[in-house]
Order: sequence, then structure tokens, then C-alpha cells
Amino acid sequence: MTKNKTTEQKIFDAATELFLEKGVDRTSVREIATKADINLALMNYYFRSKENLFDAIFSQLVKKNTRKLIKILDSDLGLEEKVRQYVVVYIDMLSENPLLVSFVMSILHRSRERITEMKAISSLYSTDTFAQQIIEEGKKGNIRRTDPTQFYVDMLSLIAFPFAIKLLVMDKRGFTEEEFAEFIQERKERVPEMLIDSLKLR
Amino acid sequence: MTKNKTTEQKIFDAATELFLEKGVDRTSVREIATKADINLALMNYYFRSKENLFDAIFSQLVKKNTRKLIKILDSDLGLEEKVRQYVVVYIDMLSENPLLVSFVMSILHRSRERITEMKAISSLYSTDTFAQQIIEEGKKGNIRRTDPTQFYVDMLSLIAFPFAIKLLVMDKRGFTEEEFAEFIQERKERVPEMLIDSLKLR
DNA sequence: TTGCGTTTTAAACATAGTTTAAAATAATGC
DNA sequence: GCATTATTTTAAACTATGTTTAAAACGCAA
Repeated sequence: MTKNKTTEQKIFDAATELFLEKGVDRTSVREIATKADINLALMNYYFRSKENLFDAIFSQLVKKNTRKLIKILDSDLGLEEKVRQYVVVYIDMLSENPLLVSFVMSILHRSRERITEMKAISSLYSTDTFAQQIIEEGKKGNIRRTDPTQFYVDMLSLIAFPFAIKLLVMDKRGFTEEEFAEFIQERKERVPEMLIDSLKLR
Repeated sequence: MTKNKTTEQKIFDAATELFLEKGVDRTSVREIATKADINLALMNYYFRSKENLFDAIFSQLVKKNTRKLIKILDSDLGLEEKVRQYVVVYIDMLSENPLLVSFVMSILHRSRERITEMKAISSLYSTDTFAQQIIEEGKKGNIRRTDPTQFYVDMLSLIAFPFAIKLLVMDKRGFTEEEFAEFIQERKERVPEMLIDSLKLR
């Protein structure tokens, strides 16, 4: 019963598992073929190339994970609450799926010029109600006048970068996996506080 | 006169240029050999492997660039001034050498387990007077009690990550190179302010 | 059952990093 | 100054990668 999968699905699933486990570059097509129990050439038959297969997998991963985040940004929550929820949900997401980060990093490093063409990227865009909200609240004098792009970049940086430098932090501080996880958990309070503070009038 | 370079130097220089220009993965050994005007096998003769050559180049790049940063952290400046200088010098460094970031990112993504073995990493470590300073000032009640690691990670994130997601930001906001450079320049004021605010007592 | 489009296969191809073993060159000892 | 030894350079081959090819196997409608 577990084996009604189409060939395309078998390839997709095997590749996803391997890519997440050992990284794209360190996963060979022959390895995928073996794990999926298919002929080598079928990978190129169904997906035109390994890069293409990667794109497909990445798109699916991003879509699956960013839906909730975009929903928060586009909701009608107040700015403070919106930031709080976004940070916590995002950090939880990366905590549960730490490989997503190195996955994303590998794209940023890969294919420089082609990055904007990636289908998946488009799903990273919210409808910008968040940016509008920051501008509006600034005009009303509820918060400091703030460049939404700067604020959004601050937010992303404080959320995602620690995962990217995980191994460096662990090595420098002698953290175990558990200690690093704890370190990250603390950030679910620290980061929103910092971001909201930066919006406060002085 | 320009050609008294030893073979090892010729390889090193050609590879450095190519790695920075097109990335490590997209630079072939044969290409390096051609540019350096040497035989293909000499690359393996002088450096044991391409990965090793990369390590050597990376070490040199990191050393050359981080000296100034470590000096600031280990200086006897006050905390505020130290943060200000560190952020500005770091951002300037990455602005002038934007390829350093994608270079570093590629390492974080590469060789996961071997990362701590990298010679270059050690030069990222200051003698931790900075951490001590944060703890001391916290005890004295001059600033909020703060986990130095958290603060350091905040700082690094706000400085470096925007460079890593440069293409995403440019695409999303329709920035030109100049506009992105300007965006980064603004962060030289914004980021220290944010960091210093986070230390203030409330 | 025949014919035709789809799927699968084994084999070959091009390019990558690396190794080898011989040749060329430089250095050393007598 | 020559013979020997060590170092450097070379061309070629080796292995592994992603990809392509052309034939075979399969599925199904006419």
C-alpha cells in the first residue's frame, strides 16, 4: 500500500530527503536514483536537470512554510502583536526544520543572477500591508517614522542569521545542541522586544 | 618585472580572483590553471586539493579583514563607542568587499562538520574582553544585564545578514546598486542605535 | 492485434577533480 | 665538473559527476 507512488513522486521524495540530509551539492543524481529505486536517466526525464529538481523541491518547501508567515503580515493585527507573532512563528519554524536555513543559504550562494527568476521567491512577498502599516503608524505619531524595508531587514536578520551561524556559535561557546536550542528559544522574547523598542518614540 | 611570482603564488592569485569573481563552485581547476598559466596538475602538487586551496585563500582573506575588528573589540573603549566603531568598520568592510559575504556564506553551507577545523575560524575569536565588559557594565547597573552571546549574535546578524540577502532586497524593492549601497549606509547609524538602545536600562 | 505515444533502460558523453609516472629542471655531494 | 639526488613540471589517464541518446519495454486505443 505504501508503494503506489508515481515515479516522479519517488524521485521528488528521495531527493528531498537527501537534499535536506546532506545538502544539494553532496547529493549525487545516482544516489537519488538508488534511493528512489529508479533508473538514473529518469531524473532528467521528469525534471530537466538536477538544478530544476532542486527548484521544484525548494518551491514546495518554501510555499509550505511561508504561508503562515505571510498570513500574519497581512492580517489586521496591531503592529506590536504582529511583530511578536511573526518572530515567534518564524523562529519556531526554523527550529523545527533547521535544514531550511542552510537550504536557503545555498540558494543565495547559488545562481546569483538567476535568483530573481526563482518561482519560489515570489511567495516570499506579502501584499505589503505590513509596510503600509509601519508608514501609517509613523504618520500618526504612534511610532517613530521608520523605513519599512530597514525594519523588515532588521527583523529577518535577527530571526534567521543566528541559524546560519549556528556551528560558529556552538563552537565558540561550547554549546551542545540542547544549549543552542535554548539559546534560540530565548530569542523569541529578546528579538520582538528589541524590534518593538526600535519603533518606540523617544 | 611583474612576473617573478612563484608558481604557488600564481595559482593562489589566479584562484583568488576567480573564486571572488564567480564563486568557488563555478570555478574549475582547469580554468585556474589556464589563468595562472601553469599545468593542471600543479594545483594538486602545491595545494593538496581544490578544497585546500580554498581554505588557504579564505584564511588569508579573513585574517586580512578581521584584524581591525578584533582590535576594536579588545580595545579599552567604552561599550557604546566600541559598538559604534565595530558596526561602522564592519559594514564598511563588507561594502568594499561584498564578495566576502557570499564567500563566507559558502563556507557555512559547505563542509558542515569540518567548519570548526578551519584554521581561519580561530581568527574570528577575540580575547573576550568584549563579553567581560558587557557583564561588568551589567553588574554595575550601567546597562541592562545582557547575555554577551545574545548581544554579539544580534550585532553580527544586523551587520552581515543584509549583505547575504542583498539580491532579494534589491529585487523586492526594485533597488539599483547605488540605492542598495545607500540602504546599507543608513544602517551605519541605524544598527548601532538599535544595539545601544537594547542595552539601556528601562 | 496492430500501431503509437509514453516510460524505462543501458550505454555513452562531457566535464569535473584527482592521480600517476615519466620527463625536465634544480640542487647537492664528491 | 660530473654524477647523483631531490624537486618541479608535464601529458595522460582515472574516477565521479550531470546529462544525453537511442533503443527497448510498456500501455492502451483503434
